[in-house]
Amino acid sequence: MPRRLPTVSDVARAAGVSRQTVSNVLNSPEIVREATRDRVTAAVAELGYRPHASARRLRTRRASTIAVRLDPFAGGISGAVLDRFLHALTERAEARGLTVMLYTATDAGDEIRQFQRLVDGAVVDAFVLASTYSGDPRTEWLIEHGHPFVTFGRPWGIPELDDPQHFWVDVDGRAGVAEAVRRLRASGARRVGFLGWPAGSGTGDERRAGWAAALAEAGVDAGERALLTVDAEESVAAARAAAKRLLGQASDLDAIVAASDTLALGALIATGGALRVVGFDNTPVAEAIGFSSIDQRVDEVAAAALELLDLVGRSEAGDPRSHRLITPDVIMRTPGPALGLVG
Amino acid sequence: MPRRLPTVSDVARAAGVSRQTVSNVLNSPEIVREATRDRVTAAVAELGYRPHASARRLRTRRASTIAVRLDPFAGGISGAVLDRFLHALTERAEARGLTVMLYTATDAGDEIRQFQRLVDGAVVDAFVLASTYSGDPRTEWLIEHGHPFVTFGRPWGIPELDDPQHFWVDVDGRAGVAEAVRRLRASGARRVGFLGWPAGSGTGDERRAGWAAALAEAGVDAGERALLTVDAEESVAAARAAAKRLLGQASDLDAIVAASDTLALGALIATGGALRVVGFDNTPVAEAIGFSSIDQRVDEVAAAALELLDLVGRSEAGDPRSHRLITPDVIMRTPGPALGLVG
DNA sequence: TTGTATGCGTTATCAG
DNA sequence: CTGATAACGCATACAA
Repeated sequence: MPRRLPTVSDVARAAGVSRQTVSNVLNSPEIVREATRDRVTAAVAELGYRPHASARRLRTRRASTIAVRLDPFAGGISGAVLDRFLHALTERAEARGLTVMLYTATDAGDEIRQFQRLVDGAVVDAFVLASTYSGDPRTEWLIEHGHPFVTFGRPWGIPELDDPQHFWVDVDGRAGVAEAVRRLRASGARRVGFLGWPAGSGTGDERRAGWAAALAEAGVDAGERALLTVDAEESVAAARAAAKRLLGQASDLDAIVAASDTLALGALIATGGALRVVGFDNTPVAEAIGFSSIDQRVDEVAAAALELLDLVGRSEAGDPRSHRLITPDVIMRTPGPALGLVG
Repeated sequence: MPRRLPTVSDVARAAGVSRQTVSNVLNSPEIVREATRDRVTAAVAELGYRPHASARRLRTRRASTIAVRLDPFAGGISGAVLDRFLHALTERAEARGLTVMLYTATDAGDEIRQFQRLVDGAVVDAFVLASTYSGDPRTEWLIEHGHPFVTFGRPWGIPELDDPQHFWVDVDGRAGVAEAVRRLRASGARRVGFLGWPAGSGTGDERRAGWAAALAEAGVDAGERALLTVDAEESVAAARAAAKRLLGQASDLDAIVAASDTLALGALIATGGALRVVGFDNTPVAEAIGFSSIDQRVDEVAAAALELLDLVGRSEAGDPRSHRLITPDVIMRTPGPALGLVG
């Protein structure tokens, strides 16, 4: 039976104070005398009082809700990343008294219509976008209309990157891959190849750059590096074929770092498990099969996103606080000899 | 600049009617004369008016929001199912003017505390639970307190299964697996094994029962069947080992149906791709590697869940409408010969 | 420090 | 069919 819920008035009556005092105890406890405060908190506990979210929102004009778009396909093997991010975000949002709600959209135009609906209905007061691209109409619209947002992922266009209005948090793929290469070398792998996406995706280019930097550090020159890397689209089959090519042009390979777990799986199959392979995203597949991978640390990303949301609007031009780069974790695994794959 | 949002009063003024008439046009258009209605809708369009969600909620005492718990680990290979379900649910909820919000919980007790918080704060008016078990304290609490909910997954205890207060929708794993076996046999596979979870999980037992039924149909007796099935915990390594055992005790196997894609992957590795393997859940991994799998049709599940939510409270004892069984889809794939795996 | 009065935007009630 | 009035629960400016 949904009994009538207690309100501030009920609490006030029970504690023998005014409504206002109750409100104060709840919102600015420091300004009320301790004895009174205790009486009120006791009454709150006894009655099981909870602030009515809608009433508060109506009054404060804040929804305390952030919206996240759920992708049509959480697809591909790496879809799980967004999932984990969402979980982390929800958890940390709760801790801050925020609610996470979901929406879907078929394309950017549709998504902007959703923004409209959600802000006009005062359902939401901030957005978290899971990815952006140069000239993204969504971020332009949000900035133009003054609605707070954070993106998980850098805006890869030149001008937006330092736009103090564009708050973003991203994972430093370059640093992660470089670290993975170093770890491989430290554990004896002399020649480390890279299986990446075709040039042009900011994320993919960064990851390859990390590999190149680590090799350069170790004295491998550009000419040699060129033989140690190949491209593949994001599919196991394409990765497998590409890895075969790589083995052909660099026969004495010890390990391969890949731009994703999907590519890594392809490489693993192509090499029959003879080489050490490191993927990216640390998906359940990497864990299940037991190959190494680079973890995005979505928990840190979520925390940073919420912190940035706090700063939105308060940022000055060039303020470095408007973005944040998280260093990922390299998870090394040694696949059990039990598991052999050959292609 | 977040301009001041137009309110019903603004619309009323623009249309030259009273606030109430505007409200009527919005909520019960049929009771207002056409000419007036048109004037009002025109004003609404022109001002870009949207009802203020919180105000409406405060007044109507309905949040039009359903809460879904996000699992700590979306984990394992099959975590993607919940993800797809969530997307489908969000999409269909939007179409019904509902919002989906997320919460997290560490255990059942914690989750009940979350229920409390969400309903007391009037943040939510219904819950979708992604799974239940016999004597689940969460469903008991929700029923006892009269809060609407639907579970994705049957309550496997005897008494709850037909409880008209317990609304559930589930996927008919038995039918799906039986169909997969039939399809395999139709395409020439004579002996079809089953790699399942240890007995005791309702879901797993159903899937095995489907396999057994299809074999029985085809004249394979119980004694023979006993040699054609083995158990494994939900891990690739365990599945691989179990599949090896299965190959040992039934050497002339043509195909294996598994209770999950994780198990299927293990079987695929163990058999070196020589046998046809069918998994369950049609996860990205199955798609990436190219083996057959049974799809839960989460879209139908989501639709059914929302329909059931409409009925909650209106159901009589024994009302069959309080639950719904969705028949899954068997997705047959023929792995390219390019992909070989051996264990 | 505490109490009083008022309004956030909406819908329900009821009189015209 | 339309319009005035009140109330949902909370928070704030202001007065005591």
